[in-house]
Amino acid sequence: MPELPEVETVRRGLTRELVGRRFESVRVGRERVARRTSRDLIELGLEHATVLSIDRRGKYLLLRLDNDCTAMIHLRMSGQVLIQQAADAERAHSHVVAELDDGRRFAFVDPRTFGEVVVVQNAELHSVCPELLRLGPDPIVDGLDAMDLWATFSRRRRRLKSMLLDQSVIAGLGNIYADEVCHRARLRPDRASDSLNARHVIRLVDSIDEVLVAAIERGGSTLGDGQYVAIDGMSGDFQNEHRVYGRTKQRCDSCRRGIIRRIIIDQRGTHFCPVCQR
DNA sequence: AAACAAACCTGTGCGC
DNA sequence: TGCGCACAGGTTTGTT
Repeated sequence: MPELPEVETVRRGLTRELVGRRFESVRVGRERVARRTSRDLIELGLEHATVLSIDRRGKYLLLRLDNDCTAMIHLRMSGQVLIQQAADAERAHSHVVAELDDGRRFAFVDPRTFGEVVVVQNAELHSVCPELLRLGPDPIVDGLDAMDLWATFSRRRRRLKSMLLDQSVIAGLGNIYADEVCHRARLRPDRASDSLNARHVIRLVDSIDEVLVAAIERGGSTLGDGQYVAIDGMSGDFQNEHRVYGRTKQRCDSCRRGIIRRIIIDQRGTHFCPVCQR
């Protein structure tokens, strides 16, 4: 579910509400969310730790703690991080719950339990989470270099969308934003990556920046199932700006001629306008 | 090397 | 109203 704009919205919310706060009485419910390490390591690592700052790389959240540990959180498809009032009812599927020193509650909620929480000593972060080392540049944190990206696209021959979804090429794009980016850049998602010229890739990088910045400004996309919400339970707004995602068979609002098509790329539903994307 | 398939789970929406 | 199936924002692993 959550892609870069949603995770960034969560990061900003947590930075506002959690930095300087201390975790108390941490409880890990379902062990599956602690599968990378253990229930004990999460509880021991978080308990009495104060949050110093919160970073994000792609879809990974990194909570820096004052006990030389980092908490890595990945929401995968259905994860949520919520800051609740003590009096609020505990949500179903709350797998990591902590009381905070101001009386509020931190909750990691995840019905499908694809998401996970890892708490490790800083020195062990990359051995326990080696995928962090394989992440490509984050468009917001690092910025993208169009010529580097062009080189990557030219070295190989994969479909454009497949490249955009590859977290080692660009960190943070997912199914919604990959489609929206291709549409803005007027490029078909099933185009061979090595068929793009430098101008195309510059257009693509501009589109990535525009879409992500706009989506972050709007607090991300909350789809009909309402699964993604910010830490205060608020929905995002960017779903109202989607030009292709979830608009199969509707007329393209950009060219007003094409009918949005849905195809499958890398087992993911892929939406594009056959008229304005080439 | 790239494409494809399945796996990990639960919830929801749709057609019948 | 109820049932069964398809599908969902992600990532990893294994097979063609």
